[in-house]
Amino acid sequence: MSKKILIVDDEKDILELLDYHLIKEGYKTMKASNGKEALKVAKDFLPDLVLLDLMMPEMDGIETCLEFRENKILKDCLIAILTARAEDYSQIAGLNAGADDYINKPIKPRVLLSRIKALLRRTESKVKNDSNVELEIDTEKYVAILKGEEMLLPKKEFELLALLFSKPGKVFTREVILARVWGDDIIVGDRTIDVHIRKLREKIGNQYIKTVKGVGYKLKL
Amino acid sequence: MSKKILIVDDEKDILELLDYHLIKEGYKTMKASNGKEALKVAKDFLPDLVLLDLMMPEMDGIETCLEFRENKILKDCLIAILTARAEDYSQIAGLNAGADDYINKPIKPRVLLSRIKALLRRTESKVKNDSNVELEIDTEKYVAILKGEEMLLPKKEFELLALLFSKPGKVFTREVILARVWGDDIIVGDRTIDVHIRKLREKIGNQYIKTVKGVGYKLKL
DNA sequence: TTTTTTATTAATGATATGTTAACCTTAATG
DNA sequence: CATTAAGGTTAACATATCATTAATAAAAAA
Repeated sequence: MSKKILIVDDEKDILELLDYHLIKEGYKTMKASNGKEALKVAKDFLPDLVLLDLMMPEMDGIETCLEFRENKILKDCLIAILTARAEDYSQIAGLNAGADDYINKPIKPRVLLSRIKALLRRTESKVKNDSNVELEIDTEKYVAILKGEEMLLPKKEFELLALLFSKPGKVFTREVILARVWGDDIIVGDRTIDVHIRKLREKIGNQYIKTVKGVGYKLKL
Repeated sequence: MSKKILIVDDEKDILELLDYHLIKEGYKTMKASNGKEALKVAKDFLPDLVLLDLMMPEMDGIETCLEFRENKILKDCLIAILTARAEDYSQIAGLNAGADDYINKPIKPRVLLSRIKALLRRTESKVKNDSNVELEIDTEKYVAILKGEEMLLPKKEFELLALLFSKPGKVFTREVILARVWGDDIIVGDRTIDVHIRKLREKIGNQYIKTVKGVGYKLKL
């Protein structure tokens, strides 16, 4: 599944240039020209990585970074600051604000792409094929594989399972589940998630999805 | 729990300098002066991060990096290449070899430490149950880990334990506990906290949560 | 001893979640 | 164009677990 990158810069030229290279490399992209916009777009787009310029009107990069980190849904997404500011203190400030990388402009596209690949590599689900794992998912084929048996799941059920699967053991709150599976704007009833959980449990067995009452759900492999 | 960093460089001076700064920052360190040695040391030391020079005798940085990535035990540890080689192709080669970061020398210690912190931040939730720490908590998973055994706790109990755990040894007054776990506005009876403490003790054993009569509770690890 | 604070237990109550079935959509099919 | 089927959502109700209280015991302090 191709990764999503949000590009944030107030210069149109740079936005377009980055966009061009990233799309060529197979990434899905969105653009924003300031911090405020970035946050708004990110809540829908849910990027895997944000390329963030520092000097912007409205809301600067550092502040934007901090706001991402404070947002329940966005706090885990990767942030790479991409800026012309080469000063040490600026780099320290950026990294301390929670950025995952600090990259100086100008930079050759190929080098930038390498860095991006390296960043994204780290978040790839590491729990792949641990042999004794009974449950796996295949995001390409949209199937869950339970004890070697492929199982075709409806969209929502699959996405819900895929989300839980993206970090086994981690508790996902209803809020986060709603945002990531249904989208930030869509409003659904209280029991919708439960019903999908119920159907998943029916199909894959009760032992995998654990309820953490008052908090959310998590996957136990 | 302090993170482990393996420093690999063929120049003794650099090795010592890095070591000094890292130890001052609270990291556990080991040193190696070439790739072969690095691999050997790493298999025992199991570092969280390797600072890797590129130009070394015996086995160069790229090759070392590749070998780390092929090793079953070491493949997930972070690798930051730290080198005087500033050429683009070298950076690309390094990152493609599986490095997580590529940092140019010379670099100010404070900047380097920031980058290291940013790198390690991502792996923080990883629970390593070595040594003498019998009790840990994982806020992401909402579990207490007692002697390696994960234990799923109800919300209030977990939050209470997490609070005590946030500063082991410190006494938390009932007032503070109420404010932080229940919230400022909610009013509950006198015995509510006791009961939760009781349940926690039942689950994790009596030796951890100490009562300081007239004052509050504290965690003794 | 008396008083105050905490421990313990069981019972109660609250509420988040589980469950089922019905009801919409939407897209495929005849 | 009507019909069907599947997925998705909702509503109503059941259940279970957790949180809280109340009553009593124990322990520490005064």
